Formats: sequence, structure tokens, C-alpha cells
Amino acid sequence: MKITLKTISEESGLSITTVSRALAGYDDVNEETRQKIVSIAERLGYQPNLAARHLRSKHTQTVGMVIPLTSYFSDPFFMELLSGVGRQAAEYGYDLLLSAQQPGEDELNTYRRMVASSRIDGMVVARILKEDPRITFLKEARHPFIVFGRSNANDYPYIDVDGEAGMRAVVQHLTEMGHRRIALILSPRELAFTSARYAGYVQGLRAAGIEPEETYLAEGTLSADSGHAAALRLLDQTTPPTAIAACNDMMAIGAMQAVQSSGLEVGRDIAVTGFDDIPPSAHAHPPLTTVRQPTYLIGRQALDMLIQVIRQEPLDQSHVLLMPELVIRESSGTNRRR
Amino acid sequence: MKITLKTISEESGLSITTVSRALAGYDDVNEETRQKIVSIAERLGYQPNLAARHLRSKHTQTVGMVIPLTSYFSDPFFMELLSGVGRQAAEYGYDLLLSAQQPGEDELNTYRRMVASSRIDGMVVARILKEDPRITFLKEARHPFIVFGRSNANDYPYIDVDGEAGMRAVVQHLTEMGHRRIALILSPRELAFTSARYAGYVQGLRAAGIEPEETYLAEGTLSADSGHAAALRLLDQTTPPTAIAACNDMMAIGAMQAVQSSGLEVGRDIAVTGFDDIPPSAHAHPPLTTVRQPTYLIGRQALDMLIQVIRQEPLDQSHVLLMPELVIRESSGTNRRR
DNA sequence: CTGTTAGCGCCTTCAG
DNA sequence: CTGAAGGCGCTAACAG
Repeated sequence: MKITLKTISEESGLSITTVSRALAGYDDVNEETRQKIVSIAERLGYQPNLAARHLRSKHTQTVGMVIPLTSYFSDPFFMELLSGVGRQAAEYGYDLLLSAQQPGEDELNTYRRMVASSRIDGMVVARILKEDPRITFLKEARHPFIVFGRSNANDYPYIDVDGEAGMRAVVQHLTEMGHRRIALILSPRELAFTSARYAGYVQGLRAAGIEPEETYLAEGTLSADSGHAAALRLLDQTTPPTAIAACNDMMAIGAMQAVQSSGLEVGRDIAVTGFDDIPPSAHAHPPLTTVRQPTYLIGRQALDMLIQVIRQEPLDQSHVLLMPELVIRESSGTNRRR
Repeated sequence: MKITLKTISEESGLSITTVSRALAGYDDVNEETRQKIVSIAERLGYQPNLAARHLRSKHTQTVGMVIPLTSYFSDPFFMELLSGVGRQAAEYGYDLLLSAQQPGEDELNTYRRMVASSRIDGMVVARILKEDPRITFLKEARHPFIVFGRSNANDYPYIDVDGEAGMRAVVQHLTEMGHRRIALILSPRELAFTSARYAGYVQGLRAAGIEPEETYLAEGTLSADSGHAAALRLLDQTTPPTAIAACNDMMAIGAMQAVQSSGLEVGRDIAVTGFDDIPPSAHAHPPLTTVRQPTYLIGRQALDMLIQVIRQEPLDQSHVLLMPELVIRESSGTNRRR
């Protein structure tokens, strides 16, 4: 049978209110009475019904994350972020509610469900679009949230890494290795981080006196397969690139496979680089040169910020921009060229 | 402002009851009335307050998982399981609530909180003990749950892999490679799977006419560090083992490091094997020979079973036992010995 | 210090 | 076909 305040009230002969206050630790309860109530509660194994408490008190000690598609559950990048968020939520005594987009459901509606359903106090949003309706929605709903990434409108708290600087460093590294024909596998243009990475690519080229060429640009969808396809298109031209920079690691890994299946050797015949430094990249063959985003730590810090927003404390910093780090491994040919 | 049934009721001039029924799709509502109500609800962006609904209806379309310690968020094994569970939960339209053990909190209490707080319809339990109070608790509470693993008492639905067969296969492989002095790094004895893996180890040895020796047994805590320490102890004796089998991959990876730091080469001087086949194992140096548990798929299937329990449908199979698969890589010396 | 009253938003009898 | 009433379990005034 369910143990409620009523049960304890009957057992103790005190009113429900008094029981409630005693258990909540209010100081306007006689010490003896409290002792008695607490011991009965423990004996009966009382656990408050959180659904009721939430209905009443409007906050839930729970933060939410939406998983855009069920397939994201297998995405190493997302899992890293999730670990960080979950880890830090635990630190604050918050639970983490994961809601995946239902089949056939509009993604925005997943957000509506989460927010309006009064089940969470705040949420973490990741992999946003340039014009992201989810953010517009959350702003309008005045619901606490924190974003990993920046979009066009920046009047909300976010944490991000400087993709422009990251990609510039990649291209600089490649030009220093002697490359002049450097291709780019772009992430989808509607994603917010794409323009920064593209800008960094262009800046890196120009810094070396190279003008970007349309023919060295391909688009992917972030998946390894799309990187594979994009690399094949890039290689299939009369003057193919000698280096391929991808906007994320998954596409770079796909591109490496494509290069290898064309009979070329990554790191010797052609350089390939990524962005993210997801765990598999260090172990790829050859190990992938990439830009490290400390995704796990970002998750933790994002949660720190979210808690501040929820508590309506002023944010230490409402816009956090982290500098990424270039990680040079063999896929860019370190040990072979000079 | 919050849109509730009341808002719609006032807007439409109909009672809350009628609005509720119209939106729930009851057929005792005039078609015109329903149309009107539905269109108002859509216009206002009505979302039911789930806390209220749960309080009333006792089910939540949410399943729970407890993360025993915050550090488990970084455990690849756990993340794999989580992905599978989350993925499949999404398939059924369920959300996933992750609750981490609070600092200083008894683990059992984390379960109490989850179950008695009426926030979830069922839960997935993993990495259980031989005598697991959590299971006792869930059984007594008659709360739907499904276990990954088997304990002494098996009167509950579970899914597991045959650890005995898995470890037997490992030892057989090692004896076939010519090893006679095969050590075992045990997982903690209180864990349910430990005895099965130990039994498989003994069986494998005996099948090759070898009697297990106490001196080739060490205990770890599942972490890489503990595997490192255990391996050092095993190697530091007059007749050290020529092969080390670990009860999980993390410890095996730690053991490999210990071997290497002793100036020996894994796969040539000494064989090391693991259990789980977590993603990093394929990329370890050298790649780790191990036993594959299809953890992601197990997560998915566990959730299928849980849903059946929640719906009180008879389970197709209440005890699922999967056969694990030996994955031979270089850490056991495949290409070097014969 | 304790109890009464009044909802939070929803759903479900039970009457019309 | 529609509405009124009651209650899920909890907390927060407001009285005594």
C-alpha cells in the first residue's frame, strides 16, 4: 500500500499539515512531535509523491535534454555531452529526463511537451540551427535553458567553443605542412556552427595567400557515410585536393575510408582532419588530427550555468567561449612530410 | 501564462469536463464541440500538465534507470546500455529518467525515491549483486522492473549473457595457444556475474587438465587502475603467469599497461584478455581479445521486456540468456604464437 | 505549536 | 451529449 502523509497522519493522530511541516523541517513544530512523526515515517518507509509535490510547488529538481532523433543515442558526441550533464546534475541533486523525439513528431513539439508539461526546471539544448525555433520557443516561454552553441540571435546564455579559431588552426597546420589544395567537407548549412568553421577555413587559406575554390567544397550531413561520399566527390576531379578538412570527426572518419578505398594512403598521399575529438578518433587508422572540444566538461559547465539560471542567480558569465585545441596526429601526415 | 483545461473551458464556454473528454478523444462528445475545442487548444498551444495527469492516473510513460555512482556516467559499458535502453524507450514513446545516487545516499534509497515517488512506470537494473537488496525491494514493492544479469534468486524477469560459457571460451583459447599458467583478475565477489565467470575459468582450466591455483588469482574493482594493480601483483612472483584473463575490459586495459610498464610486450611475452568488448577495446594497443556482450542490443531488448511487464502482458520469455562471442584480437598473441 | 481550508490540473464517476 | 462534484497527495496561507 502507498504510504502518504495521510497514512502518517492517521498513525500519529496529528494533522496532515503538521506531518508535512515536521518532515519538511519547519521550525514551528514541537521537537517531540517531530521526532514521533519522523520515526513513524521511517518505520513506514514514507516517500513523498513527487508528482503531487511538483503539481503544487512548480519545480521538479529535474533537468531535461531532448534527443533529436533516436539515432543520436548512438552518437559519441552526444553521449559525451550527456555524460557531462548527467554527472553534474547528480552533483546538484537533480535528475535528468531524456526525451527523444517521437516518430513523426515535430522536434519543436518535443520541446513543447517537455517544457509545458511541468516536468523539468530547465533544459540543455545542443546542436542548434542558425535560426533555431527551439530557442525562440524557449525564450518566449521564459523557460530556463542553456545552449551549447551560438546562433544568430545571441540574447540567451550559451557555452560554445570558438570554431572559427579551431578551423583556422587546422588550415594553418595543413598549409605549414605544405598543402595548397585544401578541401573542406562542410556540415549542413543550417547548423549554427557551420558558418564559424567555414569562416575559419577561409581565413586560414587567405592567411597563406590561397583563395578558396568552390570545387574544393563538399557538403555532408555529419555522418560517416556522408563524409565518405563527399570525399569521393572531392577526389574525383582532375586536380584533386591534397588535404581534406572535415567539419566533424565522424565525416573525417568516413573520408579516410573513402581515401583508402581509392588506393591512397591517409597521412602520406593525402591529409585528412576532423573536428570534435570524439574518443574513437584517437584510435582511428591512422589516428585522426582534429580539434578538441572538451565535450564532457562542456556538459558539466553547461549544467552549472543552467542551475544558476534556474535559481535566478546572476550568471557569472552568460556567454562562455572556450578555445579549442588542435590535436595533431598521423592523419595529417606529421611524421612523414616536413 | 499557463494554458490549462480551465483556460480552454473559459475560452470555449464549455465545462472543463467536456474539454478534457474532447481532447482525450472520447466518443461521447458532439463532433462540432470537439472540433471547436481542439482548434482552441491548438491555437493556444495547450499541453497537458503531466504532473497533474500522473498524480491522477498513476502512470507516467517514463522508465527509470539509476546510475549507481556519478562516475558511472563515464563508464563505456553503462553508456552503451543506456543508449540501447533510451533508444528503445523512444520507440515506445517513453521518456527515460536518470537518477544518480546522491552524495552520501544509500543506493537502496535512490531506488526508493524513484519507485515510491510515482515518477516512473518501471525500471531497468544493471550490474547487480549476488544478494541484491534493490531487487528484493523492487519485488516487494511489486514495481515493474527488468534486470540485466542474474542473481541467486531468479524469480524475476532478466536478460543476461552466459558468462560461464564466455570465460570458458577465453580459457580454452588461451590453452590452445599453449598457455598453462593462466591468471584471473576477478571482479568484486559480491557482483552477481563474478561467480559465473569464475566458474567458467575453472572449467576451462580443468578441461585442459590444469588445476586452478590460488596464486594466480587476484581481485579488482572493475576499474582500469585496479586491473593495473592486480596485474602487478600477479607478475611479481617467482613463477608468474604467461596469460592474464580479466573479468572485464577496463581491468584488462589496466593490466596491459602494467605488463608494458614491466618491460614485457602484451601478445608476445604475455597474453591478456578481457570481457565485455566495450568500444575502446578494439582500439587498444594491442587490440584486446575479449568476449563480446552486445550491450546496446541488450539495452533495447531489456526495454522491450520491461514494457511488457508494465503492460502486464505475459512475457514472451521472462529469462533470456544470450550466448556471448569470443573476439580474438592481438592481445592474446594470435599472430605470433601458433 | 497545531489544525482548517483551499487549491495545483487532471480525470472519472454520477447526474441530468 | 454535457456539467457538477470529488479527489489524487502535497503545500501554503490563515486561524486559533
